[in-house]
Amino acid sequence: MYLSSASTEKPAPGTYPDDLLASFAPRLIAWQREHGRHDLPWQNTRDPYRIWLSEIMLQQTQVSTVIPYYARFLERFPTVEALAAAPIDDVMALWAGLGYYSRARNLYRCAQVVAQEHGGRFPSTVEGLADLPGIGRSTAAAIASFAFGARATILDGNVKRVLARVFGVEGFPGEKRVENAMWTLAESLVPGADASDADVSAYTQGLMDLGATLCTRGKPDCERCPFAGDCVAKTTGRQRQLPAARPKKAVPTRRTWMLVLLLDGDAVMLEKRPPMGIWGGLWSLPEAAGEAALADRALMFGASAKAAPLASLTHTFTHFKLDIEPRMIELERKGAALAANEAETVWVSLREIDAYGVPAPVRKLLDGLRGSLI
DNA sequence: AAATCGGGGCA
DNA sequence: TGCCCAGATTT
Repeated sequence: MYLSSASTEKPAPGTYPDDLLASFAPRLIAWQREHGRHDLPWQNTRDPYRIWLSEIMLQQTQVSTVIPYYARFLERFPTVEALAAAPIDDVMALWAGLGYYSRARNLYRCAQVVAQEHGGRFPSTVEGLADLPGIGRSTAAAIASFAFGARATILDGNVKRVLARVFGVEGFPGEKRVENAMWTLAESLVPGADASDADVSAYTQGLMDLGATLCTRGKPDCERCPFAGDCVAKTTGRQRQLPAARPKKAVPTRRTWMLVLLLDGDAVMLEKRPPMGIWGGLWSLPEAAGEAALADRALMFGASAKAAPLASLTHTFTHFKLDIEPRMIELERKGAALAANEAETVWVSLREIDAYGVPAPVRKLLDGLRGSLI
């Protein structure tokens, strides 16, 4: 069974044991049928719309969280045409709570492209699917294999972990060279032309289930794993070393100046941030790239007093550290302060900050300020 | 606090 | 074509 491969490219001969390469798919399929998941709401269908919807939701969220959202979406939008015809506000409302809203917008755009440019039918090839908004190579392969029986491989974070461990793939999978090698390996493992559509589905689902239920990041359950006897990580005790961690990189530090306009010792001015970029759409303190620029902004708000420094704080993002230099000006009387300003601003009592979406470090700063005023 | 994640967008 | 990002959760 499955001795032939769907891919044209293969790992260099001798890189991995031939018997493991050849037996991987049938063993995974057998394991999936016996121990994998079979009753998830998006299984047991070949409707590409349902499969697509589940895959997009699962890109970013755990199964248990997705289930109720998935049910509500299907009830409100039973078909891709229904989704495409809905006002985007309805879509965003149903998505609310799942986070990653740019992906909800891509979901909607994708539905419109499918409805308007593909006659309401999803493309059946990986390439066609991957051209759609929000669908990359891995998600395209998931949809193509589940809905159309395509012999295409997924390669998400779970699969990278499984391959790195079982085959002993060295190097950080986020690195292009390593990722390419994994794609080649993954494609060479896909069941061949003699596999049925059901085999293909079980294989793809098996990759997902193995990574999600046994070959987890923290404490893999190697005793139950069908590949324990061959797994490089297991046989060498390197489960924690594979896959290799992202190389440590010194994160750059950026610095920003924030203006605390304190009115009558109670309210501060917040400014709505632009929808894109850091803290998009949240309410934050007026900001500037330097001391002088901040003073200019204060003048525009009608505050001419000298700004007093507050304790600086740093906030760590994935890609950089942000050093925040707060400067405070205390004002009395409302009215005049808002005059010359066109940005979207609001005065908020320090006691009511929690009612606004405020970035965590700014909230911390304002909480500290409130504490010091009592 | 640190690590993680698939796709989009830009150099 | 490849690198880095935003935004959110998990460990």
